[in-house]
Amino acid sequence: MAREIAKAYEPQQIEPRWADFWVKEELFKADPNAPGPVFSIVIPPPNVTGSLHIGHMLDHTEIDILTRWHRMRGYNTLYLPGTDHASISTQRVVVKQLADQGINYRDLGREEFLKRVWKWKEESGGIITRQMKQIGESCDWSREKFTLSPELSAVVTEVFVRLHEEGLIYRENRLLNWCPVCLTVLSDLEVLHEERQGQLWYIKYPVVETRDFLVVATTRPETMLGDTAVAVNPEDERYAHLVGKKAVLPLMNREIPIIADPMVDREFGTGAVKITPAHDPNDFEVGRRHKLAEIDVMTDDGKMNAAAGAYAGMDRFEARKKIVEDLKALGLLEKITEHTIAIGLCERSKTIVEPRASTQWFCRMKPLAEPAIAAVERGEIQIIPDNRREEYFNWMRNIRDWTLSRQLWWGHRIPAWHCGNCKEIIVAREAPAKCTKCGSAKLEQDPDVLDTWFSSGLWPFSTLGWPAETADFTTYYPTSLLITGYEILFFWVARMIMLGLHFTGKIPFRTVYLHSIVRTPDGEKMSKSKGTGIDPIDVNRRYGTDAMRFTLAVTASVSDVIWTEDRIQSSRNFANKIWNAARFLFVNLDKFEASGTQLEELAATEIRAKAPYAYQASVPLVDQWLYSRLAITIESVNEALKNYRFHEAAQSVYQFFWGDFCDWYIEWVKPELQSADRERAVVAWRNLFAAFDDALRLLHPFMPFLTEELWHQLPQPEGAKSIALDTFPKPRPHWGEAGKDVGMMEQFHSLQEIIVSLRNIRADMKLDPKKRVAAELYSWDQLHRGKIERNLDGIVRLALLSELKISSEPLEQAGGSMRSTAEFDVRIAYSDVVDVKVEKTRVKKEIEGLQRAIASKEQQLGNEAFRSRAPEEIIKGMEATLAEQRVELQKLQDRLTQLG
RNA sequence: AGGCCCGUAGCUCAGUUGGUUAGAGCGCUACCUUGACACGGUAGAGGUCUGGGGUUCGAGUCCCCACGGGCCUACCA
Repeated sequence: MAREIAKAYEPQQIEPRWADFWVKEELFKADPNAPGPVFSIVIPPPNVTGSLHIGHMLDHTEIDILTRWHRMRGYNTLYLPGTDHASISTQRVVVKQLADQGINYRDLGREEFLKRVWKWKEESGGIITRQMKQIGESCDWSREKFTLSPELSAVVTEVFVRLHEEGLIYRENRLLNWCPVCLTVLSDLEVLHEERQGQLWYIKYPVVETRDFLVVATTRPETMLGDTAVAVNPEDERYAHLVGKKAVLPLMNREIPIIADPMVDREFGTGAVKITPAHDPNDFEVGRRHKLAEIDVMTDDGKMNAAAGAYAGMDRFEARKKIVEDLKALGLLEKITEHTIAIGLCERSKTIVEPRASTQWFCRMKPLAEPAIAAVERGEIQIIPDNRREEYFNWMRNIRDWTLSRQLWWGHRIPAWHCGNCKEIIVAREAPAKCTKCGSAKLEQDPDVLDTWFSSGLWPFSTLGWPAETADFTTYYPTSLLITGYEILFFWVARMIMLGLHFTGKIPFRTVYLHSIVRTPDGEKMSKSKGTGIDPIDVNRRYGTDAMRFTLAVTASVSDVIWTEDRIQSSRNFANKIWNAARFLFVNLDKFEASGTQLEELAATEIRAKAPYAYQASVPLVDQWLYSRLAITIESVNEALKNYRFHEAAQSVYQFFWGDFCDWYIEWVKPELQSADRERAVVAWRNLFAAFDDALRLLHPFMPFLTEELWHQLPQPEGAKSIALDTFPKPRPHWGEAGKDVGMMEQFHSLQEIIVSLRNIRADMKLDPKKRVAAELYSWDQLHRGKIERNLDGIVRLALLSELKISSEPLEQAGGSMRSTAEFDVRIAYSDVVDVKVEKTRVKKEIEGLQRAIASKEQQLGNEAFRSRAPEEIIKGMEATLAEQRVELQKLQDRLTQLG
């Protein structure tokens, strides 16, 4: 048997590259002909999470855990790889880089620009790119697979054309959010809202042919250059006489009408509003109602344009300053007040968005949303956790039309052609040869591309060969589960549901599991652009991939978590602990075999299946206990994974492995393994190996590399390929009779209590930790005494005693130090008597605690209402505990009196 | 402005339908270079579960209010 493992001591080093965990071919390949259900899991396109290292990793971590678990239970899992299409942030970076070199990207031409984008992606060291590089030749996910392939592009076009034919896609001129850095319009979802402290400027507009002024309040003085009216509320008597007259727009000296419109709030500011249709959504509406001119005073990149007169060429915020100064100089600035304003920020560039009028493509959402709402209402699609359902409904019921077009070059171009002659717009699957209306050949494709999320939204079916009824499509659609972060519920999940239902008539997936996200120590979302993310590759290098994954699993509960290195250190320690436990097994097995008996039969599967083994007709108590704990752990891990409670699953494996297996079981069976009684030793080995093997399997989804490595080092049956392809421990009827396990657990637990009590005394007495001492134990229960007798060796060893005298008579109170439970008293007599004061304090404190517990129980049990209404098992349990606690209390009080 | 979530030990977080003295990791204290493991062991200290009401036999858990924090949605100059 290979014992290499005993030499090395670096669990991190056996772990392969981080990227490996999601390209394990064997794991992720699904076979449609395989027996058992197929779980397919849709992976978010990398563009979705590429900027969120941790969110991205949580997706993959959880998917991988479930995949391994499913696989080990005999189910198949299909893993749909992501595709990187057109992200706005990438383009923004390249646009800016070019601008820094004095190049306007539009001068480069589309093709050249896209080359630069790819070049940057390759060089930038983005996580996806780095993974691709690391995977290299070991994976066929070449770059082409990460771009929108011709097949996928065809689907996107098909969907767009169909929606257009159904009248769900239209083109309109509207006021929309424009990002002056990304140089494109943004959908509502791509705009972040933030409250900031701003100011309200009160500006005096002279009324023509009078000496009056009309004072308007504004938060954005620079837009006044585009004013085309001043509006007041029609019912506002203060201004009624001015309606119909004209005002002079200061700085521009343009005469603009004073109009009445109900939009104006009489209470706000002065009750008079400047109307800038080209730069404000409300004003835009007013402008349309009153047929006002729309004067755009800015350029694409947020500077003032020729329409801004003297301010042309200035940055919008510089212009604001200058305008305020100029107004002040003219005496037209009445006052300035503080005012909190809600501003919109571009999600990617974080610049303040500019509302601007432009003609864009839109998709009508109401008709798409209704069936999608119904599907979730009916429970056909389950959203986990529950509260996210409400958010989904909330958003879907108030859904607004989706702005589809983007003024970018990287992405899927809109399949629409503009006739240069008659201005007709033709939406078609292929470029038309001539205009369908006038026959002109002067056709040009729409320069815009589609929102990234449009093609992402088609993911569940576009990747499976739709619209053809392919085998993939019929097998894997709908898919069973989608895992992703909650932050893209609207961006992506909701749209997949809507588009999936609309085009296939079926839901795209049955369950959506939304996980939390990991934040920085300041509580910020980790972000590549802000540089606040952690580098997973670096962290993995330092602590190991398994430690990282275990940490994420333990962390992945409902609420967001702040990243601290504590946790990953603790996971690393755990990995190390297991490594050392394995080392213990191998080193000792070598010793054992060196002394004669060979244990090759440990490799046989049935040896493990039959565990635990009996010695002299009965399974040793410690094994009964350990295997009961194992059974319980198996059950809870399976249950937790079934319910996506990753942290609970990870937590119970941790507890079992460290707290039960290492701390107690290994310690307890140590001498048995080297017992002169060969039968006893063989039984111990079999039980130990079988339990360790099961524990490794339980842990495998959370620490795949370490467990895989150790599993191969364990004696395995001929032809065993991988722990990941072997079986996962199934919940089983606990090996004893029903209900019996609890008794066993309690029995062993009381032995543990004896040991802990004795150690306790030793620590309090400050005994030399290496010195063996004699102790006495009293128990009134003969069965209990018998059990202790049978397990005397273990107790004596673990409590470091020279002997333990078991008595059926109560112990004398004199001398030494004593601990008690209801079941037993235990005492170490020692010449250096305990510090009486310290001992009294301890006993008093314990008495107080007990008294509190007893009082609360007595009160409850004495309450007739409680007795009649509480379930019987609660009452019975409480009574039993109360009886025990009373005995304990009595003992403690005696002890206190004894101490004087 | 509306909606959702959170407030539990010094720190980061668990706590499944309400049920017997509220848990973990890290940190802290004391002791231990014990042949699996100092990335370890043993034993400890540390919480009136943000505050106030209410429902209940019983509340960290359910309801209401307040305070504090976060997130999402929203065209008020």
